[in-house]
Amino acid sequence: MNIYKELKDRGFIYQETDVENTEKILTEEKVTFYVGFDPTGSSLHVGHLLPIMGMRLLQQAGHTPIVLVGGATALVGDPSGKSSARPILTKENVAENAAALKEQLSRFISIDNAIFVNNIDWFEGVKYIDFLRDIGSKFSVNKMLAAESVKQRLETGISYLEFSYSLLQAYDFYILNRDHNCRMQFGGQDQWGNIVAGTELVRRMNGSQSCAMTFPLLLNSQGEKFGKTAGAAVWLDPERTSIFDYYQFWRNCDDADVGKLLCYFTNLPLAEINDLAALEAPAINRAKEILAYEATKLAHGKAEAEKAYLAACGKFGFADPKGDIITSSEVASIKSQAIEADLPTYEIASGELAGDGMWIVKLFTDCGLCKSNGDARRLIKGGGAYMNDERVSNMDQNLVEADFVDGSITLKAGKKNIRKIILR
RNA sequence: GGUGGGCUUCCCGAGCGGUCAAAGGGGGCAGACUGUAAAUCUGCUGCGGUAGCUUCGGUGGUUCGAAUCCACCGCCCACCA
Repeated sequence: MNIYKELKDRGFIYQETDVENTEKILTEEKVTFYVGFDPTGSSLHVGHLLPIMGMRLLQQAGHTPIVLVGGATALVGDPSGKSSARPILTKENVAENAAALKEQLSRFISIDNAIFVNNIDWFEGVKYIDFLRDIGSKFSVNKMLAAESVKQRLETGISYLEFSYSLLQAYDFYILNRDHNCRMQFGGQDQWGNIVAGTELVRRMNGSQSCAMTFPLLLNSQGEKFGKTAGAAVWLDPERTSIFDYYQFWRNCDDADVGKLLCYFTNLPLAEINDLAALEAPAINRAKEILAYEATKLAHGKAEAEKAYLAACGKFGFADPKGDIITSSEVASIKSQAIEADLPTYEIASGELAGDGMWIVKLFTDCGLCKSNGDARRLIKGGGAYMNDERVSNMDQNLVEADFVDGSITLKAGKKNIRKIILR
């Protein structure tokens, strides 16, 4: 397999620093490469997934990934992106987040064949004057000002702190090149300026050639940033985004995006993806099922993916019950038999029903289906609230124990947001 | 440091001292239609078991009454130094 071609055909390559040699290096040698992650949260979300899938492909092709956790750079904040300042993280925070990151990454890449580093380890000992002399002297402000990410911020303003960010990221690459013979860097397309600064610094400091590539910024066909639903991120942590909802996120993608998403987020061969993406009318839904199943399997494992698939199909129907559509996905071997399982649940104690019972509006809020009582009330008024698949019309109603047939109730906000309320 | 401009609800942005929980747009949510899609149309979009309550960078003040006026502070932008 030609890994370079694979990456290219699947759409992973946005820009590359060394168009002539990258393919040669990737196909003829085994290299060590790195991708940086900001440890700003305790969980990754699907917005992080594209570089992870890229790493995965590279690792499977025999290259060695370095996962760099930006414990130091997170304290500075990359200017490319948001204008608001990032919250300052404590060292403990970063350590926790880094551990969580590693855990989640382990589902996508083999951590035994990967190197984990935290740039706080080398930045901590750096002396400012030394840094200025050794590293700062290698940078031309003229050039930095010309960088696209800086240019944009020049209009609205950029602090020196943020302006320096590319030096820090470049320094990372230099260290990794020196200590781990890391020769490639990958990152999001917004990282281009920082990444180029890195390859240049490596050349000047270590006298060695390095190269880099950026991944495209994922937008859905609407031109919106990918990875959010209901304005909130879709997390890999099942505590934050239930596996069912994770599955549903993929399942509900836009028709126009299925092919692209299959390329990025599944291992299915390209030829098959092209066929799936070309499916017409309702059959395209099978492609979405396959996407959702495969993506969920990667993030949460086969058993959970199967459960989510069957639970979702149980609710909404199977797109291809007879199995007419050919796929190499394991989903094909799952019997089209709906199971009532793995809906996101919420438990309440029977004590909460004491007295007058529990106000239905409050229950909608408590279980997370609505943001506030007002939100829940509006939902009911608008006819979007369901209890056991019947529209809730009376927002004053109180639920008592007798309402819990078999100890549970199913609430829905709209057709798709389900929560099973279990009485205990 | 000086001068000028700005800081409004998730975002952009309008806001005469009362009729402002605050126009309009975007986004989001829900309903109808569908294919658990898109497009379209409709409703909703601060909190509150609806009496009220808390918002317009912050703090004080003027006033019966302030997002709107004044003072100070903070932050951002532009030009000058």
